Amino acid sequence: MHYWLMKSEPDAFSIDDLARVKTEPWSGVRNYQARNIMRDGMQVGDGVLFYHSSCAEPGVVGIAEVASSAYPDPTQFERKSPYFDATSTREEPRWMLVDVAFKRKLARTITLTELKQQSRLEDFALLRRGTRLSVMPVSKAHWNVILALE
DNA sequence: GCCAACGTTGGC
DNA sequence: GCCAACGTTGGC
Repeated sequence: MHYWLMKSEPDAFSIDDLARVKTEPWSGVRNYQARNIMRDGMQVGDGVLFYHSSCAEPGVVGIAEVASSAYPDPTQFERKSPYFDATSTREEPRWMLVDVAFKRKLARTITLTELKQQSRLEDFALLRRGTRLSVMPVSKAHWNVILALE
């Protein structure tokens, strides 16, 4: 069992959206490191911190879980999609995704500001300068520290 | 293989 | 909207 954090802009797809649809294919990731994490790291049942970014109150807003192993992101083949990638083929798909399933919404948002105040989260990737990955690993210790704030 | 230019992310 | 940081692209 491993733990992860996945960012989403709430204007595009929020924790409430995930609660409504229950399971969502995490399409649109076009960063090799993030792809590798989904493809090689994630396993069904892993825990996911759902994080709202680029919004009024950035922070962890809910818990989800990995609901599939990695498979090709269909949007890379859709000509009209903003995620279309003409250099990818069905024989050798470049971009992968996993399904993410809703578990629960937190009682309140654990804000980025709060996370920064935790000395025990000093080496958490989210808080390190220049880390812009939309998908990143979370250690069990960090997972526990973060959720204890709720 | 270098590196400048450009695009994207994401907090503020 | 600004800007720092980083990734990608493409000319050479």
